[in-house]
Amino acid sequence: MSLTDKAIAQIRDLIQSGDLPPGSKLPPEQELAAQLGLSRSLAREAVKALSVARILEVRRGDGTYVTSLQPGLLLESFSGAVELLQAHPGALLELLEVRRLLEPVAAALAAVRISDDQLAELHGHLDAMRDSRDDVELLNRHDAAFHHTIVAATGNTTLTAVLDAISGRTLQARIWRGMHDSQSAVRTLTEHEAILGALSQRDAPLSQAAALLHVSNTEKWLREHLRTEQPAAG
Amino acid sequence: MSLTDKAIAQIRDLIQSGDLPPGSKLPPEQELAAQLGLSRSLAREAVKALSVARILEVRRGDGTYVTSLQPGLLLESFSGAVELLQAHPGALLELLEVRRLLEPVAAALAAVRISDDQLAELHGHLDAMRDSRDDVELLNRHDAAFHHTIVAATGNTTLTAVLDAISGRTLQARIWRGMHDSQSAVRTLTEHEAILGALSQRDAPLSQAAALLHVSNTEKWLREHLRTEQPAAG
DNA sequence: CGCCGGTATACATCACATGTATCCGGCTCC
DNA sequence: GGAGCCGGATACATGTGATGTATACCGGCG
Repeated sequence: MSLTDKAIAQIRDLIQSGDLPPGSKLPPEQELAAQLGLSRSLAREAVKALSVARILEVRRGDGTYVTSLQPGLLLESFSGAVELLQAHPGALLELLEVRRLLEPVAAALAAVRISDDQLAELHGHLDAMRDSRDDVELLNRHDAAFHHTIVAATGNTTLTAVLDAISGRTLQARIWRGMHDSQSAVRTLTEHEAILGALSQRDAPLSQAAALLHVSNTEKWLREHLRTEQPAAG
Repeated sequence: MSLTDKAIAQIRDLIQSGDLPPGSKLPPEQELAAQLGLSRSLAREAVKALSVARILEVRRGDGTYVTSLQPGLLLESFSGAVELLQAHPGALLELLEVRRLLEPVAAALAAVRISDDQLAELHGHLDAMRDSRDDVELLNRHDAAFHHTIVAATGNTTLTAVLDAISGRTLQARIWRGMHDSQSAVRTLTEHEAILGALSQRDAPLSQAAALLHVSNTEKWLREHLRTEQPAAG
């Protein structure tokens, strides 16, 4: 174990123990290095590693601070890991399976917690998707926003961050590009309408079923598509 | 955006594009720094950040390599993030809610995929828990192994890594310590028996229900316990 | 087959130069 | 006389270069 790794562990422990609460300022590089008992370069490496993980935030010319440590922030690194996971063959289908398990139950929970404002927001995204059948990029964005809003309606920021990450912007973009030509896009729209209808009635089981149907169809589409365009699945 | 951040992004892109496949060796520090167009110190910071995220692996005196990029490896950093999340008030209950949503459906999936060997392994852990009612540490370990084996029976390594992370070693240890005195430990055992019984029959809905009951009870216990020992919840 | 040294590599430190944000005093304008 | 603006001083992170140390791999020698 290198000195830098020890330094990282020390700083992490200070945060976890409460000695460095969220938002607090770390000593200057020189002092920090002295306290950790190593050179400035190594202290810099430790700080860099922690700031990439969104645990520390460096403000040039000012100082280094502990971030808010909120789930959405810390799980950004998780999102980055998922992006790289897609390079690993098979991980893509695993990822989609996790989503197939999690998103329906999240929708069910959202059904009993969603507010009228959030329902209106979902309506807005759905309308926008109908209007923008020609613009794949815009379509993709509203689709992602639609699903994000549903999960966010659970009020669970950790759950939201996890699902956002495994939904994967890159992956979704690929799917939408592939589906654009076919009639799948139309079916997807009706699936969204079914989900929104169930949520509007605050019907948890129905919401869960509609979400499961949607994700399963997406998964099925991708599974078939991966077989045909094998070479592009890098 | 600092030069180091750019360097990190560049290396990540090289990996994601397939130019640096898993297991491949990076050029020596000097060459790497030259290729990225910066000093060796900054290249070292970039490599350090990526190796902390388990994307690169440094072998001293040998060289720097891309890891296998397997889900279990990359999601170790996710696990680390979860540990720090527990410092954030409220995140603990959010985390448990995610587990309450995910673990039952994972159990249902495991019910249709679990092998006889894995069922035998579960029996082993359950027996071990019965025998070690006095040793909290051992009890905790077999409990964790029990849940891990169930999720692993789904064959989905990504799902396994995610659930392992949110189950949280630290958190579970706290719960077991708190429950040891009370009669809750006995009830927990019977809940485990119910889950294993359902899995043995390959009954997916029953397994899901049993798992939900177990996690919900754990969540309920923690929720009540957090209220009583407010000061210690740091 | 085993030891032994050379070479390549990462590890760690130090000194120095640069860019940038914050703070504070003095000045100007109202 | 007071409020607002400007500029220098200061503190800090950013980035570079040189240097020595520790470790792993490999080939030659006994």
